[in-house]
Amino acid sequence: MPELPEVETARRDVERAACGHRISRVSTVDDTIVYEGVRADAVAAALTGRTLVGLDRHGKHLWMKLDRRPWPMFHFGMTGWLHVYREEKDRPRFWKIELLFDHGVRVAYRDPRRLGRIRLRHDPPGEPPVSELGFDPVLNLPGLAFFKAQLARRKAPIKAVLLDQSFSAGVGNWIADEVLYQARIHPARRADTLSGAEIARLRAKLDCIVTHAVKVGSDEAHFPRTWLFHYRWGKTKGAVDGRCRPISFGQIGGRTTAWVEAVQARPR
DNA sequence: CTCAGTGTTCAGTG
DNA sequence: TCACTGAACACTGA
Repeated sequence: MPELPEVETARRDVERAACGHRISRVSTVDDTIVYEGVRADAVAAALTGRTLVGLDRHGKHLWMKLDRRPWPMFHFGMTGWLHVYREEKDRPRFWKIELLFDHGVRVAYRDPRRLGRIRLRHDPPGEPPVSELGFDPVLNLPGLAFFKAQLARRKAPIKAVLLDQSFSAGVGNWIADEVLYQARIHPARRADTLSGAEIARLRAKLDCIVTHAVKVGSDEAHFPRTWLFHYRWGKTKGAVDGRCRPISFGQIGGRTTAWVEAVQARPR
């Protein structure tokens, strides 16, 4: 479930587990889809013997800072993840790369569906794909004036704009729906028709939702019961939110979208 | 067996 | 050229 909070949680977990340690061995699985623009053995060669200095993130992109460049970058797609463990027998199915650190910790990237990517970059924030991203709502949430100016130029449904990584990097399907639900804005509303008050609510809810999700380490059990998140999965017929109001499902911005008519007024 | 899916890209349209 | 839409991608699991 890799949207911004999940990627940030993975970043912190790996940082805590392996920061300051040397990569003594790298194992890889050949995969010409997941490794983009680089072969698996070239990644292994670049990482072997290096020391992990830290990890940075922008949107859903995560990269390791090493004592020598280039650095490895990870995007999780729909099903990618970084696993931390100590025993070789715990290596996950569908793994693509495993780093063995000098203190015995292992970090593996796994991706069953292979929509994720492993890349090598000399300057991750200065080169695509990261250089093409919009703001990261946790790292640098812009002020209200920026939101107003940007949304006034967009004719697409607000849901589609929130999913656009060149606008808000890291926002994915559930966060977009959650923000619109809490801001009481219908997902099909054209972005350029939102009022100043609606945009202010949108920005505030985006801030509060990603901040909270990151704070609790993306642990869904610690998401407030008032969040739509808990009730939206499975498109169950008769699904209702935390106050028993029916949930609608549809396709907006090319993605399954959940909203509550009683809360989010339809576009006129 | 069929289909949906927490993401991104690219071809096609207006 | 730009903004936007929808299909495609690859695979698992319901």
